[in-house]
Amino acid sequence: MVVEVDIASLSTGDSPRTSGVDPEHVEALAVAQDPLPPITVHRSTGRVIDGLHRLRAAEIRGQRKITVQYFDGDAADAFVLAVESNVTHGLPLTTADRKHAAARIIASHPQWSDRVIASVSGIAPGTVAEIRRRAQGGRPAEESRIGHDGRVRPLNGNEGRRVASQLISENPHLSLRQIARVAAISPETVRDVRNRMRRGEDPLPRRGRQAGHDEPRPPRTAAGALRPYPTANPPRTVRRS
DNA sequence: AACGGGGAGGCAGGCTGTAG
DNA sequence: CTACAGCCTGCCTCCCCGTT
Repeated sequence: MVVEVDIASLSTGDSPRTSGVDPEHVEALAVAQDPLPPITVHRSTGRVIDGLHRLRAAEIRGQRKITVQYFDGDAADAFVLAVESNVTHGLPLTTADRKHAAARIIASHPQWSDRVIASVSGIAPGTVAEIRRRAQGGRPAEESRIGHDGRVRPLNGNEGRRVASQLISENPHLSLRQIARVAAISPETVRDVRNRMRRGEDPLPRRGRQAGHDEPRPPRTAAGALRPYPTANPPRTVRRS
């Protein structure tokens, strides 16, 4: 719902745009004849989330009121909305602003996946991962992340795999789902554990076994494909359609 | 330096077949 | 019809390479 409010009642702090407003952009908006689209304001604080340039343009035009769309939510979510709005339209944020914003979102929403934060802040997922690594400074990460689909995915399922492999050894006739429930992992993960055991492999994946202290990956061929490992460890069939 | 693209491997939850 | 089983789908992180 759009309402008209007094410009004097609004505050403008905590913008993701660290360099402030662009005077040329404000001027361009001010001289345009079109009515300014509504700005977005955090209801509980009166802080402008999206529309600083429009607000300044309205002031130059001599307006005392401006049309506003209110946002209900906490300050952290308001900042996320501010970043998202400034990335998707209007005057784009600088790369530095985007990275700064991503760091703040990592701090306020640590459970969000790199891709979710990347899509909000307008930088690459790899850059988000790098910012997260630096921010954590060696501290252990949270145990799981929430993705675009809203699903929670663990970062390290080793403990569940260990439990599953033990159960499979002791009770080979248990179903995947029975084991999955006890080990608190998905049936698909249990199946992978079982398949690895049937092939005589370690039930823990290579990445998980090393827990971040990776042995070097095999070098890629000129075509970009991974060379197979010298020992029998065939790549898992990736189902894609 | 930053990013896009692509491959590999891993995961949760939905889907579908089947037995009782 | 219901419960259970395994398979499928789509998303994840990590990594590397080429491009901008």
